Amino acid sequence: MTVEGATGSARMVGEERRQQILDVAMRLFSERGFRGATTKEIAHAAGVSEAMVFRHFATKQELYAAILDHKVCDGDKFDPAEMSADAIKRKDDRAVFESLARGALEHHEKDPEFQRLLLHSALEKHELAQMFFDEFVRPVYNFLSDYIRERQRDGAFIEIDPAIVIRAFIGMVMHHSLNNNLWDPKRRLLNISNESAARNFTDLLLHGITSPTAKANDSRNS
Amino acid sequence: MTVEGATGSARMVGEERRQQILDVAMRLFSERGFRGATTKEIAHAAGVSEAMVFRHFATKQELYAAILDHKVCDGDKFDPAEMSADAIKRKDDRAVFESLARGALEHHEKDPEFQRLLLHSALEKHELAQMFFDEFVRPVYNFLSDYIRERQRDGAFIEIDPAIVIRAFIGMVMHHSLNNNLWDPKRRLLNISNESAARNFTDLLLHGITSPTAKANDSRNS
DNA sequence: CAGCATGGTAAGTAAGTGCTTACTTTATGT
DNA sequence: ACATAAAGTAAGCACTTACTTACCATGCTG
Repeated sequence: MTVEGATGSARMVGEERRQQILDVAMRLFSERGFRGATTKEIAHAAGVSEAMVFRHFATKQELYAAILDHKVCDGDKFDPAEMSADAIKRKDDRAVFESLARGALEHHEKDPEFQRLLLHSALEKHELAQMFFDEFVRPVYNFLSDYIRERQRDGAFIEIDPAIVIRAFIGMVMHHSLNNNLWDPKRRLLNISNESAARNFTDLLLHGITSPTAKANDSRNS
Repeated sequence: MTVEGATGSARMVGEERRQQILDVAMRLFSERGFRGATTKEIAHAAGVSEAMVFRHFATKQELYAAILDHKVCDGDKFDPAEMSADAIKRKDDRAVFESLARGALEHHEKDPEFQRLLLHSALEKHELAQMFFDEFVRPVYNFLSDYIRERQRDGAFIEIDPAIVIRAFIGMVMHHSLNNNLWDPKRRLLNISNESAARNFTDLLLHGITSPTAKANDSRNS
């Protein structure tokens, strides 16, 4: 009677089943998107009838929202500001950027559903994608922006719009995750550990790739 | 009798109507994805009955494939290798990377459908997303890889896996496009021209953000 | 043990979905 | 002028979709 890989078809108390449906739905939504994952599939994968899904969530939209909400608001969200707090106090540029990159890379590796879910919701123009952007991405820009400006006043960083630096750095990191999770999961183009990636991206940002000797002959900046 | 904004409801010769359906479908697929765009909508938006869609394309899949195929294979695809050919001969690093970035940014700005279409197809694990990756992204990696290795032999670039450099640079550019097209179309976090973005990303890659004076005190590399 | 709240289901419904069929209109070459 | 092929349509087919309804079953408590 038990359905394939369903973790439980035995009777559960409400909150338990609700969470299980949520977990299963999370997986399916991330794989197939909102329209692609049907309520029937979700129910079946959870080992219950479709009606149970609608007992716990009035509509499919509500289930979807509950998932995004859960992922965005709860979840072991790595808080960059907190994570690299002491690196910032020590003004250890390398540690600030590297810990940030490593945190993000590890988070996306451990939970690749998250990135897919987010992309799907952004493509579908779901409001919660915007919410994620406002409540999670913006703060990172603000907090990193402050740090960069401070280091510019210290004379440690060149004069450049901090937002550009942040866009570039987050670009390296997110694009790398996107490659690993979406385009090149076999890592055929580039196969390196998260540590190595974080270190190299940080190096690139802080030093660039032009060699010191060549740079001495280049009088373009400053 | 004419349907809303449909560009033509007058009778057309086959190839003409086929192309129009393709254009319309392209727009709808990029907006809603494969599952989200219905054949009825596509037909209606093209100002014809649904049956006409299926006269020109046997199945919805075939229509979808025709579009991706058209976008990936035909289309004014900017060929990076060709575009920056003389910059490479001159070994003008700045020009090589900057022209590449500008080309990509302008391409994505002029045709934002493309990026959405590609993302949708990648999320849906459509084979043509993989095809695009193999036939378009890989060559860029290969050709840039060669150039970087050459410049490393020249002593102009530091010793680093070229693939990492490319991943980082493409990351900056693609992530910036993604922000402009998907996450932050209002450009609230960063609002700069393509030229400025290309120049700054290239600067960052070649020079980094650490100031020259601070760099003199840093003995980590070389 | 009666009563009843709760976890659960089978079997619907109306509104789509991709796709087909049987048919009508229109241009065009001989 | 008129046969013919191609452009076009209305209406449906078989199936799926999100969502409902009406009904069981199981435990727990007075």
